[in-house]
Amino acid sequence: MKRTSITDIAKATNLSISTVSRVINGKAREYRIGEKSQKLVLETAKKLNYKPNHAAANLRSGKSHTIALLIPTLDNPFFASLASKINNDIREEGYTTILSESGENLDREKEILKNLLSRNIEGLVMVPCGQEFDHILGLESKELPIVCVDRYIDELDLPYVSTDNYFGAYEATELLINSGHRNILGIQGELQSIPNQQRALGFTAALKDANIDLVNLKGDSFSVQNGYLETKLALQNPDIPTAIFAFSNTIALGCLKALKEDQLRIPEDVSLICFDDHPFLEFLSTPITSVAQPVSDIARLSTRFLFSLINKTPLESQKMLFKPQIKIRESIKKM
Amino acid sequence: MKRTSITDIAKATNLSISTVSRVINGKAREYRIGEKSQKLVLETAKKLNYKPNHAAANLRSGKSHTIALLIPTLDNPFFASLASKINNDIREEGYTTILSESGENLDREKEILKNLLSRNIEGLVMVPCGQEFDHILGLESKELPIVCVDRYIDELDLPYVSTDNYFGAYEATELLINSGHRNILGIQGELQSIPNQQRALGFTAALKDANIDLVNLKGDSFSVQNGYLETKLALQNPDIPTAIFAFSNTIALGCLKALKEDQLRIPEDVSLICFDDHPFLEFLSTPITSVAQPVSDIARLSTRFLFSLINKTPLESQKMLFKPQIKIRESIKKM
DNA sequence: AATACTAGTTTTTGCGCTAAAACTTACGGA
DNA sequence: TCCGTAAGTTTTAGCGCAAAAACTAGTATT
Repeated sequence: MKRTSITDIAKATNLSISTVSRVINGKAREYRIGEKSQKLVLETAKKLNYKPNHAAANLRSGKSHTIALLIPTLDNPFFASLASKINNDIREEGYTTILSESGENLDREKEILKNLLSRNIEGLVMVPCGQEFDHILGLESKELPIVCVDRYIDELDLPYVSTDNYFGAYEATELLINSGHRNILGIQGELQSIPNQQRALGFTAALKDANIDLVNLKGDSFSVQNGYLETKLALQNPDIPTAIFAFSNTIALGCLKALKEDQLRIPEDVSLICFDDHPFLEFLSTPITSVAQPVSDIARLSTRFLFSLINKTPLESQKMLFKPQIKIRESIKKM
Repeated sequence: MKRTSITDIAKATNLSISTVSRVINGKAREYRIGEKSQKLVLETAKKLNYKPNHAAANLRSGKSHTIALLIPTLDNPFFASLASKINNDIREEGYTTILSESGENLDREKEILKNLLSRNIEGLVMVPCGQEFDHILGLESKELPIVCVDRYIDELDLPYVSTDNYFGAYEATELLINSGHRNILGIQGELQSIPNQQRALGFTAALKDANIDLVNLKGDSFSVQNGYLETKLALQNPDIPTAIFAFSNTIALGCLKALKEDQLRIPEDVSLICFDDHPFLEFLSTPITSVAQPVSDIARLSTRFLFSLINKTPLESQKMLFKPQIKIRESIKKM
């Protein structure tokens, strides 16, 4: 049984397909369709169980009403939370979300982007996974509204929304230093990502400003694995760090694991602070002090930027860095 | 500057659009397109920066290569993890994912489904948020491959993949009982959802089998709020439960909060067990014993079911309940 | 020499829809 | 009477593509 089209409705109602199309798209007013005709069309559509064919409308009008959301992975609670909020904003604006995860894999990101463009997406909210950008620029950039969230690409001058990662890392490190720590291990995430770089910069700047020469920065991924491994390694050194700054809560989870295995207590043996808050942090055996990103603000503003671009209303600004908030808990020992 | 179409390539190469279309879709072999023509088409496509128009192909062929994933919310880590894995499977099969969150709101679920159908999705993986199903059946059901994950709808006889929630809840409750608990508070989630109902059933069955008359089952949502509220209320009673069974880790988080506020210790004052494992549970002040669902297995099998339906290969079975695994930790006191 | 086959290609059609332009009727005013 | 205008509607065209059918040489087979 073939699906009913507006042509079928036109035939059934003895009206033209234009009229039917207009009524169904809520343009009846605009085109002064008579009350009777409107009612007739709507009733017939319901009776014939009409469902619009989005592909046809898209082909004809060039509008897909689709926005792509490209993030590294939903497995990271920060991104999951971000994705959830952004997805909701998108839905509320009447658009549909295509969700893609790059898995921190540039080739996959490229492949995904190629696919997305063939789907005529009208906007893109992305957390780029690298610093390469040919695949972004080369394609449509000037045509396609793009907003970067969390991470961005230096050379590209795209609108972006993120946390002031430098500030957050500086404050976090300072907190450790002010508590008397001198031997601090920083465990970082994806090296090419700007937030990581900014955190690394903030970390080293704080150390330098405190005249601490030892800059111990290790690691290369926002994964539990990475946190575990680097902590394990650090614990084998003769000179065990008195504090660890984990650049994400996933990394912190790895630290926790390693520390527990080696039966080191927080903060008695090792102090810990991490980037990204998480509801569970408060209830850990030692509640962990964290640098909380304002996820809701970030999500909200990024969609606002995006829809400004789409609707061609001027952007109030191009870039925004929110200040993070440090949640002081009990994982830092006063030396 | 107009986007190049296969017609442009046809003109530029002096070949017909059919030939071009075939080469671009990798059907050159099948249609015996000459080597020279193939190369020419591919080169010209690249030179003209050709990007396929998915909407046109979809309109003509009826294939959207799109699968919808409908879940309650990414804010629940169980669903986030599930979504991530399913999304990856979908991508690996060459399809694109539309992500929708119902927010446990039936009206929104209906609205979303309507939208999805107009987009000619070729498959649907859903965690339905209620027991209503007119909007599911009424629409295409027999045409559209649908797989239910985690939750399902009793009357609908759709393929589904989930955990044996009854078993998990029974075992969890039994564990509490065997540790000497008699006054157990169950805090449940969404009442209409089958997993919740099964957990409730398992909970009460275990109590009954142990000849415990007191069935104390409260709550109505898989939210932190709900866990917090019900625990708070329970603590006001003269007869405080000796153990709490939280039907999700989000609920457990609420319990944790309430317990901490009232300065009750786990497990000394109150024992706790919860459904759904989480990496952090192991590192809590008292590591929480949990009923772990095999998320990867569930995700994998659900996509396998889906693609069996799509590719019309026979399903090995319609329904599957995986056994959960209890992760024994330290949150249950021997009475 | 007629036939059959193979390789390589073209022609045609129309999917369902929307945008643009054009048309019709009725009515009120100059 | 003629015209302008508003209200309500139709006609036409074509977006880009893929499926179906058909066509053309050239080569092999009988």
